Parts: sequence; C-alpha cells; structure tokens
Amino acid sequence: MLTGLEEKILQCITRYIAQNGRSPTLDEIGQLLEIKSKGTIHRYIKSLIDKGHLQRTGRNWRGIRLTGEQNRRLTILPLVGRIAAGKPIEAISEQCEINFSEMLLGPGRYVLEVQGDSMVDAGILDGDLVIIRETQSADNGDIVVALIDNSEATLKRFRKHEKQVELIPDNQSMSPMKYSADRINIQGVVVGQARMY
Amino acid sequence: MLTGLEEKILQCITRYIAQNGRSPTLDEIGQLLEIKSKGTIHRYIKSLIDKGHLQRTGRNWRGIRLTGEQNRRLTILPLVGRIAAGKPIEAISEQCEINFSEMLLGPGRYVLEVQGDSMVDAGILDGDLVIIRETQSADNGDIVVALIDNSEATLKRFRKHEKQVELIPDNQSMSPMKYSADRINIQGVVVGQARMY
DNA sequence: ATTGAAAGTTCTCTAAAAGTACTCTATTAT
DNA sequence: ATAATAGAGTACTTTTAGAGAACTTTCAAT
Repeated sequence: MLTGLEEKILQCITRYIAQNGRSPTLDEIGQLLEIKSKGTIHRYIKSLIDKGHLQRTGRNWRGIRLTGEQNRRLTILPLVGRIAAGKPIEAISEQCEINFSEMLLGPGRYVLEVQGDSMVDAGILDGDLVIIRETQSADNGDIVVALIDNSEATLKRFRKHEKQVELIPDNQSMSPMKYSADRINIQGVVVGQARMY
Repeated sequence: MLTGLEEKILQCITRYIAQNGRSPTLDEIGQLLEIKSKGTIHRYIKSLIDKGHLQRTGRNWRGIRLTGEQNRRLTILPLVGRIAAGKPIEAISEQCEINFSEMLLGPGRYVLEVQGDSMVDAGILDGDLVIIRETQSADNGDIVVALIDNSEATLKRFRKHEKQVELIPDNQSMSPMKYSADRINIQGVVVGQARMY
C-alpha cells in the first residue's frame, strides 16, 4: 500500500528514467515535486525500497533502480511523453496518467479476438483484442461488429446511405460491400484496441 | 442485506477507485454524497467491513479495499469470442476473461504516445499508446525504445549483430539503420499497445 | 593522492490531514 | 412505542508530509 507521496515519487522516478536514461538525484526529485528537503525525499525512497518497489545499486549516486518484481495491483501508469524517431523523448509538461480502467472498462463492454486482416490499415491486426461497447446503432466511420442476415459476423467500418449500409474493410486488397439496411444488425462498436507482446 | 446508505457508499467507493486508482478518504466520500459528518461515514464503512463488502489495509489513509469479486470487476472484461469476416462470432469454449491489469500494468512500466509512422506495419499508428517495460537489454525482434548517442530516442525493432545493432522500422518506405553497439542504449521494450476510439 | 563540491544518510521538530470513537438528534417503518 | 436508519458534531489519536541541521560518502578536477 503506497501513500500519496510514495506514489508520486515512484512515478516521478519512472518518468525521469524513461526520459533521461538514468535515475534522478534526491534534489532533482525534490525540484520536480517542489519539495525542499531531501531528507523527506530520502525517507520516502527508503520506504519504497522496503516495500520492494525500488532498489539501490550499491551506494552510488543516481543508484536507484526500478524493480520489476512486486506485483502492485494498479490500473494507472504514468504517461511519460511522446516518442518520435530522431528526437529525444518529448516530456509531457504536467504529470499525466493513463487510467486503463477508466479507458476501457465499463458496463456493456466485452472483448473479441480479431481473426483475419480486414482492418490492417486501421492498425487492427490478426490476433488483436478489440473492446466492444454493446449498442444497436453506430455513426458513420465507426468500426462496428455487424451481423449480416443474422448469420455472419464481421468487423468493418460503417457507413450508412439512404436505404443501404456499406461495410468497408480497412484493407486496400478488399472491397467495400453494400447491403440493404434490413439485412444488417449492429451488435456493437469498437471503443478500444489492445495488443500484447 | 445493505441499507440504502450502505449501498450508496459502496457504489461511491467502487466508482472512485475505478476513476482514480485509489480509495477515497472519508471526507471525500462525504463530499460526493453530501454528508457533512465523517463520523457517520465511518460508522457505515465499518458496518460494510463487518458485512464483508469492504476491507481495510492496516490503518493507512485511503486504506479501503474492495473484496475479491468487486475488485476484479474493475480490471477484467469477458473475452466473448473470435470474430472473423464471413463467419458467425466463434464462441470461446471456456469462460475466458481478459485482465488488463495483469496484461499491461505493472511496476517499472510506463506509457509513451507514439508520434510518426515508423511502425505502422506492426500495427502501431501515430497517436497510439505503447506500454514500455523498463530494461537495459532486449532480444532480437523486440520493439524497443532505443537511445542513440544519448540524445535521440526512437521506437524500432531491435536486432543485434556481432558488434553492431540494427534498428529496423516496420515501414516499407523507411530503411533499417546500423549502429555500433556502444552508441545504442536500450531504455525499454514494448510489452503492449493500446488505442482508444 | 588530495580535496572540495555534490550526493546521500540520519536525526529532530512541526503541523496538517485522516481515521476513530463517542454523544445527541431526527425521521421512518413496523 | 420502539427499533432501525440517517445525520451532525466534538474530541481524540495516528499517519503522512515537510523543513532543516549535521553528518558521511562518492566522484571528479586538480
């Protein structure tokens, strides 16, 4: 169980290492978090080490390491910055966090594993997971789970015309298909996508 | 059986944890429910603990925990099946759940926002989030955050040769680059990728 | 090898915030 | 009537957060 400051310091160290490739000094942490006493920082670093979230390499300066052990049940990760080829990691000004729980989970949601390449140009590959929000309607441009003639299911981009519905694969080697609206049932829309390595 | 207020408090705490990743203080609960006395809140929290719907970790601040079931609901979604073009959704035989917490989160991890198209063929698009595990080493084929000459950061596929390191963009219109091994520092490897719509 | 600045360690003191344990009151349903 | 529920409020304890002084260790420039 981490206190507020412990959490802040841990995230600050994680960010610093990600951005600079080495760990910060106590004073640098103090500067980033606007704490003037390095004694205070040290106290919390120590308790983070005791709790197994950090470790020290000998007694070197900048000798803090992240452990990688110790399972915290967390749902929040620090958003450290933007990475683009040929530049240093661009730090994000404010302390920013990504809450996956808030992002992806919610009532009426479920996960499907994607099979096939019909959406590769949208960055949805074979084997990816898509998070679906259950709904009967969709907007133009949404990626939907559509049921055709109550028998086939498919994942396609949705476009509604006058009395027809167009299902568009995001794959240059496949062609869009048009159906009369009454043959298509929307089962849900894609609200997220995830992949593990 | 829960009383009306007990129910309200339990829901309030569950929502707070989902949104903030940590439990609320008594005063915060009071604010959300427009109850002025934290003594009252405390009384109901206590009875919820007695009834087994909540638990406390030690005597910490924000030390309220959800018990098993409710806690798991915050990070898991049901994996319903596989979807492929032209077939009904193929149900997955066993009850299967995707636990995003286990999958993506953990200590020593952080998130970067990807800028640019260097990994599009790997399904990592401009604006996607990648989850990085902090490490100094990588295996061939891993997608890594590499620091070149301690100044540029880049996201590329990693391949080690005898004394050289090759950084390969997954993008047909870009070329791989080779560097002598001492110019390259691995900062982390990609363990996950996520996108929201 | 010496040495001084920078970094880390160990303390003590203070105070604000959070949790705990009560008492007292009002409302409501049985 | 009375028991259960809901709420206010007060007094108290514990935890967390922060400042700062005094000390030791590390590192790099000479």
